[in-house]
Amino acid sequence: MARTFESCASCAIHAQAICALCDADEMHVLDEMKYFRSYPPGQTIVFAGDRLDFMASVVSGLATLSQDLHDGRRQTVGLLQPSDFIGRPGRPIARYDITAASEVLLCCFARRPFEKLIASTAHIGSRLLEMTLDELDAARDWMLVLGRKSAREKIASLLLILATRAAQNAGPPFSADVQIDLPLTREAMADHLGLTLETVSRQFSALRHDGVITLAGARHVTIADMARLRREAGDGLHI
Amino acid sequence: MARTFESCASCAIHAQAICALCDADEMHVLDEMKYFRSYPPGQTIVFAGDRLDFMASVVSGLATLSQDLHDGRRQTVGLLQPSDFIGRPGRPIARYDITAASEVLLCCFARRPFEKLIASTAHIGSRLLEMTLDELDAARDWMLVLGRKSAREKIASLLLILATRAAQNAGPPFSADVQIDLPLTREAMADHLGLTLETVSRQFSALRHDGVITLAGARHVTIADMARLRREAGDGLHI
DNA sequence: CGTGCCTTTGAGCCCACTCAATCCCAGTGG
DNA sequence: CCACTGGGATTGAGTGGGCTCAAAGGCACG
Repeated sequence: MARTFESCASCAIHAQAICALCDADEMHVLDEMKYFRSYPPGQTIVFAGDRLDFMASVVSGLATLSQDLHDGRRQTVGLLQPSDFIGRPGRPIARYDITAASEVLLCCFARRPFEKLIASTAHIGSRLLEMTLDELDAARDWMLVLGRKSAREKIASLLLILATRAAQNAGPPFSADVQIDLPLTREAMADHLGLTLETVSRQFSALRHDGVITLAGARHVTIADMARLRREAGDGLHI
Repeated sequence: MARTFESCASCAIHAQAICALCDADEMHVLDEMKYFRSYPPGQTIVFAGDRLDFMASVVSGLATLSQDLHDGRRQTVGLLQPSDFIGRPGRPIARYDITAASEVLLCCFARRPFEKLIASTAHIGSRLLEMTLDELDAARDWMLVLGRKSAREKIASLLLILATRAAQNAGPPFSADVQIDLPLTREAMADHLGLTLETVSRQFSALRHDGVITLAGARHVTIADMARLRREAGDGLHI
């Protein structure tokens, strides 16, 4: 990836990332201390309970945050998308597994110096608080999905979130139909939705049969009518 | 409540609250600006979408944070217990309903001046970040309960959390059996667990029948064997 | 042309839901 | 003192959505 040598000046995620509020001087400091890492799909970035000696922003790709019961049941508790932040000041031990779902590129900072920076740079500390509050809202919104929605509504909710991000990245044209390349296997989606992979597969088939989505292969989804998808998802998603 | 005139010096929640890191001068400022409010059980403190012109710490009682679908399905996304904080800097509009489950006493601060204080007082800002990170972990832990646990495990998980807090408040003696006075109706528990009230009631009966708990009336629970309860809850609760 | 992973589809079962009746208990008023 | 009321809790009977177990299909890779 040529991006490894990219400088902060041309960074695609800057506007939403931890450094969004930083001024030129602060950006310069970050530019100097950052380094990149990439992970292939399926690779674990950290295991829950392990030490995490860096903090990072997701630059590209998708990673999952997940938790396991001893008998193997697994729940994904968050999706890490570009600009999302990994790591917490004062807490070097990871609470959840972090796994690359697709090829993931991280913009990393060594823990110690970055913790000092958080303490000394108000722009970083307050952006971190802001991002954490957003994550908390997202987690709480997802609790409604997990606790109260049917399998069909769950699938539609996930598609709606992914489609919304895809449409934003595709730019304002907001063209007719939205296309998504699913970065998740049926099993990974099931783990995020609190379902089994068979149920996920069946609901995809049902949504296709009912004309809500079109499938090209298992992973490429086209949504002709976003309003319809929104209705299928039920309300409660603050997007 | 005589507590209305209490000063910060004798506050029971100080050590865990938003003001935990403050020095004497900072405490003096807070002492001057705080005021108390109380709410009877069942009363709504804020409705989602409404303006919330104060921020507050829960001093005593239990409040719920919840979200509704248009058809009436409801999910409680958080329990507010003593020392928990209400309100977010820069976000005067409430995202969730906040409802008093039992008699609730709040220690309030007017929004504007408190926002300034957060920005200017590092001790408050960093404590808020710390508390928000804890809430995020709690929310994510609860996602595992909602998405992957059986009804019986869900009930045991809730009891475990309430019992742990009760045991802490009861002090170190850590005596034989732990007693809880449930501040929630069967329906409120169902809304927190993603179940129906009938299922909650049935699982209480089953746990009593199997000797895991003893019931005195519907709301008073005794737990003889915490280890047993912990096993019933399954793992995944970082308590 | 295997091999392995992911996905789809089928058949049957079970846990939690729905609908409904009853119980309990505190409060209120005759 | 009792009757009545109403909210909460319990229990029963029956249903169904999502799970389990199982088989087969698609597709990329060596």
